[in-house]
Amino acid sequence: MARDPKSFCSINLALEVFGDKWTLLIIRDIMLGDKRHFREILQSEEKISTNILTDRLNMLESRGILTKGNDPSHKQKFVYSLTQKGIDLLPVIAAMAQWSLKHEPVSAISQQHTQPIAEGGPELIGRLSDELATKHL
Amino acid sequence: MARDPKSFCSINLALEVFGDKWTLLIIRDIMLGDKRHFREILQSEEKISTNILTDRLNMLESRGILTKGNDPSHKQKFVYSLTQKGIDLLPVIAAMAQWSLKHEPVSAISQQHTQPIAEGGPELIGRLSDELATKHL
DNA sequence: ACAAGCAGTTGTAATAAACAAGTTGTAGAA
DNA sequence: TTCTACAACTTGTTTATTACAACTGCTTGT
Repeated sequence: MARDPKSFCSINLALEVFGDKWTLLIIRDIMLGDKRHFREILQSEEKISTNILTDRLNMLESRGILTKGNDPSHKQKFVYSLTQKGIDLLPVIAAMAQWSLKHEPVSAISQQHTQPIAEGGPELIGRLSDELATKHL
Repeated sequence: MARDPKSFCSINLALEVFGDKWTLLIIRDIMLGDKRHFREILQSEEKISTNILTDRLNMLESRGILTKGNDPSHKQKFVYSLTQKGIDLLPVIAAMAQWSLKHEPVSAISQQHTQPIAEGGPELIGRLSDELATKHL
């Protein structure tokens, strides 16, 4: 699954993990939308398909960005949790949100969701990270 | 070239612009490597191919992230410059570098290049943005 | 018993990328 | 002035990746 990288540049290594159209949307759903199950992520407005979601969840698990645990309420259900490596993607998400809010036609709903994170500064990011850590780790 | 987005979520809109394996490497080269010509970007260690570079440069120009100007020293040479929209990607690059430096096997050379940007904090980003503005705008 | 919900699989089509070669024009040296 | 290297592409072919839709097999709650 993880082939050898084109280079060991920090930017390239990051892109080899989440440099595609779907991976960070999944992280966003888990991180900001508090979605923890396959079906919940599937229902997001971008309409990711099941095989891509399966593929990316497995990839993210194999790279140590999230973990997959059993849901006691349903034997065929899994709970996806972020690792610290996954939680540490919050600043990346925040920076991307900030850029889009300035330069792209972000919807009012998304603006409400992401503006605080984008403009909250390092302290807010720190607080949210701590919250995520108690929830997920 | 730019199809209608899957959603108007800020994260998704960003991904539709630079959510691929190559685009941000080009931005990195222009921004941090001070590469301004086609051939210079082509020579980076990731060995992007000419058709992809052409495609991405045109896409980035059409989206207002960079501009293409004539090089007075050579009539068939173009100089690629960042716009403000392009310069504003610096925090995204910095966040990605910070994540990789913490979690991925970044080479010593890349570490030297990106650690200052990743850990310099908002003031350094501000200063670098100003530098880029005088160089490119 | 059965419909609804669960994660995941399979097959096929569409898209993107890699690779090799060619194009058109420029610049500088012999 | 012709030769060579270089500039940014462009084209065509092959390969790899991704997307979409339909379908599995298992598990719940009614």
